Amino acid sequence: MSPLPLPHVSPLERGNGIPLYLQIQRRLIEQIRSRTLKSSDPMPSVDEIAARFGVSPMTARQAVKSLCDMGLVYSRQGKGTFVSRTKVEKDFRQVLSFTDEMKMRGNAPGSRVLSLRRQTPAAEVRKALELRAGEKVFRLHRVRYADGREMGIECSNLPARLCPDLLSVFEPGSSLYQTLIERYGIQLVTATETVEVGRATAEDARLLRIGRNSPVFLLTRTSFLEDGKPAEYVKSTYRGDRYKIINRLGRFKPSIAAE
Amino acid sequence: MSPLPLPHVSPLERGNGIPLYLQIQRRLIEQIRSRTLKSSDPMPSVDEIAARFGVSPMTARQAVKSLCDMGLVYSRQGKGTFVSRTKVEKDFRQVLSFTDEMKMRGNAPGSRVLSLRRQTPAAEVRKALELRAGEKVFRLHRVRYADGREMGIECSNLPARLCPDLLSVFEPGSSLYQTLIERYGIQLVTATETVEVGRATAEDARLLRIGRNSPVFLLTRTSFLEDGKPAEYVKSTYRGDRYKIINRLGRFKPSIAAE
DNA sequence: TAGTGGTCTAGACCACGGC
DNA sequence: CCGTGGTCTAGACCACTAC
Repeated sequence: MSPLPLPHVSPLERGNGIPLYLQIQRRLIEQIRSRTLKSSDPMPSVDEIAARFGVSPMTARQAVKSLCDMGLVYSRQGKGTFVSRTKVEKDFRQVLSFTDEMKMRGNAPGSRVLSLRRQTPAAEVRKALELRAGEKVFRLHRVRYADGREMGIECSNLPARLCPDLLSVFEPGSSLYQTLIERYGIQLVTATETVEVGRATAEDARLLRIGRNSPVFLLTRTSFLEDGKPAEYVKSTYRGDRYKIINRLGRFKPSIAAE
Repeated sequence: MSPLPLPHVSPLERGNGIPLYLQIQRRLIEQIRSRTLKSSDPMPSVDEIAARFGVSPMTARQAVKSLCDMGLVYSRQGKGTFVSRTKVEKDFRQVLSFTDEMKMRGNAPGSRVLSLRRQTPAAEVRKALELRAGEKVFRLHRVRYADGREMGIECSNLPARLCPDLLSVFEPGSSLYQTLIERYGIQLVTATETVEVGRATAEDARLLRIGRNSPVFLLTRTSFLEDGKPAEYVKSTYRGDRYKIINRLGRFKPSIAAE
């Protein structure tokens, strides 16, 4: 029965298009970022949030739930919700272009286009992209740079049907993913990537300025649209001495695990 | 105004402990699995689900939302919800022990313990596990096998405080993660893993029966508990010719991406 | 205009944990 | 016991899409 100390919060903006639960979410994130709420601190309870912001409990819950899904906090029935001691680092690994990945790491991305062609796909590509017989692909072959230094070789394949005039639209040196989303509304939301190690071929060695047989990363990636259909198939070779992969694992949903 | 054809569904069980939205979720998953609902098919609308199962719209929505989070379906405002063309493959990469990972891939896991000791951690380990000065760790050094063939070398470090009597409890050859969860209730829910390539040292080569300087995977993993505190630090070396990493990327929440 | 998903309300009951 | 999170109700309004 405290005499309503209700921390004076500026009221939410209603009807401005931003859902209330997102506004609350942002405020709570801000409190965690600024360490007003520190690691292991209890979050305000759902009811308290509801009262403080003047929303229904369900709405307050939605905000807390969203933070939970992000891994910023965790809830214990009967006890409360607490701030996870999360690194400031980024969350999960997303489907990023080389361009975006380098930017995130703080390096200046670059690329040199070796070739960009519309052509009949190899069997491996046709299978991965589930193309009909006779269907064409665009094949973009590039050397990738970070801060001006050779990082790897990428060979991307895209169904021609998805981006019919890519040849005239794509500007060499720009981000492929950027072009896809801006010009065609194509968003790659999911990908499967296999990582292997190998030795540089003579051509790899020449393009990447490394010794023949140097250890390299061999990446094969298939990217998918929201409906699960494949839209990109990439084979890459990266310098083993300059490239590093950082994976974030875990946080599984027990929901489906039962079966 | 159809004359209520309401597909006769067996009613949900109320008050049996299983939440209604999970029961609905399971039924819908079953329809997708059995291909009663095929890829790209529209899901029944939220209102229809609510009516059919006799629950409130919010509850029906919760079921659909959970399928959305899993990536089994996707929603488009104004259009509807549709079944994703998901591979039958597993979902996200979890924090798995070598043992579980090999089982999932269909191989028989094995291990040979080189050493298991309680000791003072090296600086690198102490830092990763955020140990106080003088705090001890258990260090478990193993060669890992799949179907009897050498796959890699693993060196796990655990804060001694978390599993005080590990030396007497752990059975060589069994799964470390299994032991942690069964004996101590320690569940590793998150991990950060860096993947590099390197060349086998003389010792690596001897233990893994490969040539010196053969290309190998170098993995460094820190695993975390639900509250975000580190609980395991592993350095591994895997044979480049036998090991392969499969990552599943993507499905990002646009919520936080704004900032 | 009708149907869809997205958000929101103002309550309710339950399960669980700590006191 | 009370406070917590987890679930649930029976509606509502809005934004968007398709017709």
